[in-house]
Amino acid sequence: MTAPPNLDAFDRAILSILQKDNTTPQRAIGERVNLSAPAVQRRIRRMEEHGVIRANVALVDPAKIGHPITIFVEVEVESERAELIDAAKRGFAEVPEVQQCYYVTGEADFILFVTVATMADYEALTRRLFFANNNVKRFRTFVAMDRVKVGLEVPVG
Amino acid sequence: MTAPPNLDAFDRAILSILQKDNTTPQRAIGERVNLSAPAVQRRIRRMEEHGVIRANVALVDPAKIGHPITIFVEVEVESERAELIDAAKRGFAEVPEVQQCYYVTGEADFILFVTVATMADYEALTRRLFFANNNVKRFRTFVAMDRVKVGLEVPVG
DNA sequence: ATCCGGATGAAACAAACTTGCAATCAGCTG
DNA sequence: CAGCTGATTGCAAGTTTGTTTCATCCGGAT
Repeated sequence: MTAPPNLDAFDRAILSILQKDNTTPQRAIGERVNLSAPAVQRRIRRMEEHGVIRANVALVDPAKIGHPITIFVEVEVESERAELIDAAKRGFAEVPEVQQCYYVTGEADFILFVTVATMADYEALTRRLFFANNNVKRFRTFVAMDRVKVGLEVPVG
Repeated sequence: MTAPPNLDAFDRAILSILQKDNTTPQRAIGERVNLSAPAVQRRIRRMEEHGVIRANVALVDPAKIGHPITIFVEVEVESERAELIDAAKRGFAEVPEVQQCYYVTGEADFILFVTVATMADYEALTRRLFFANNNVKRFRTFVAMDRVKVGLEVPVG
C-alpha cells in the first residue's frame, strides 16, 4: 500500500483477466499478455502490495445458500454530525447481512445492500438497524426481482 | 449446475473462508475445518459445478485504476411491457461502467451502480443510457462520498 | 562511456493441486 | 441380522502451478 501504482498496459491486461477468473494460471496469463510467468507473478504481487488488488475471493450465489432475497435500502438520517455519521457507518458495516454500504450525496444519506433469507428476517433487521436508531429519520425499501448484473468488476480499458 | 446443492456444515465453513480469500491453500482450509485436502478440493469442485460458487475473482480498487467516482442511480421507466424491460436489462448489463444492475419493486424500476473516472464521463453516460432511451421516464443520481463497505459476501452462518 | 536501478526470461526448486485406490460409514434390502 | 450399495473419506503418488535464483538487458543519469 506504499505510494505509486502507475499501471502500464501489461498490468491492465492482467487485471482484466484476474477480475474475471483469478484461478487462471500465470503461464496462461503470460501467454495472453506476452510475458513470462515470473513477470506476471511479480506484477500481481506488486499490485496486491499497492492495494490495487484489494482481495481474492469466491463469489457465491446467495439463493443457493438460503439467502434468496436481495434488498436495497435508502436511509436518511436526522443529524449529519460527524460522530453520528461515523457511528452509523460502523453500525451498518458490522452487520453481516449488509453486503454493501455507501455514504452518498443527494436525497438520501446512506445506501445499503442487504441479503436475507425471508422477509421476516428483513423486518427484524429493520427494527434493529433503523427503528432502534434515533438518528435514522426514514428509510425506503426496494426489493430486487432480478439480479440483472452483479459484480464488482472495474473496466480497465 | 445440476440440481441439489444441500450444503452441510463443512461446505459452509469452506465457503466462509473462500469468500474472504480464495487463495487459501486447500491444506490450510482442511486444517481449519478438520478435513483432508482432497476432501476440501472435491467439495469446492462440487459447489462450483452446482453454481453455488459463481466465480473466483480478484477485487480491484476502482480509485487506484482511475475510476475514483462511484455513482448510484435509480431509474424509472415509462412502460413495464416485458419486451421493453428485457431490452432495458440487456442495454444496462452490456455497459462496462455499469457494475451492478437490479430490477426492483418500489418507487423505482432499476437500480444501477456505476464507476467512472470523471463526472463528465458520467454525464456522457447518462446521455447515452437515459436521455437516448425513450422508455426512461426519469432517473435520480446519488454520488458516493464514502464506500463504507463494499463486497458480495453472503453470510453462511 | 560508465554506472545504476528496474524489469525480464530460463531454469531449478518448492508448494499446491489432482487422481487412484482401499477403507469406512450410513442406509437399505433381503 | 447379514449383506449390499452408494457416497465420502484419507493416504500416497503423480502432475501442475507457483516461487526463487540468477544472469542479462534496457534506459537514464553521472
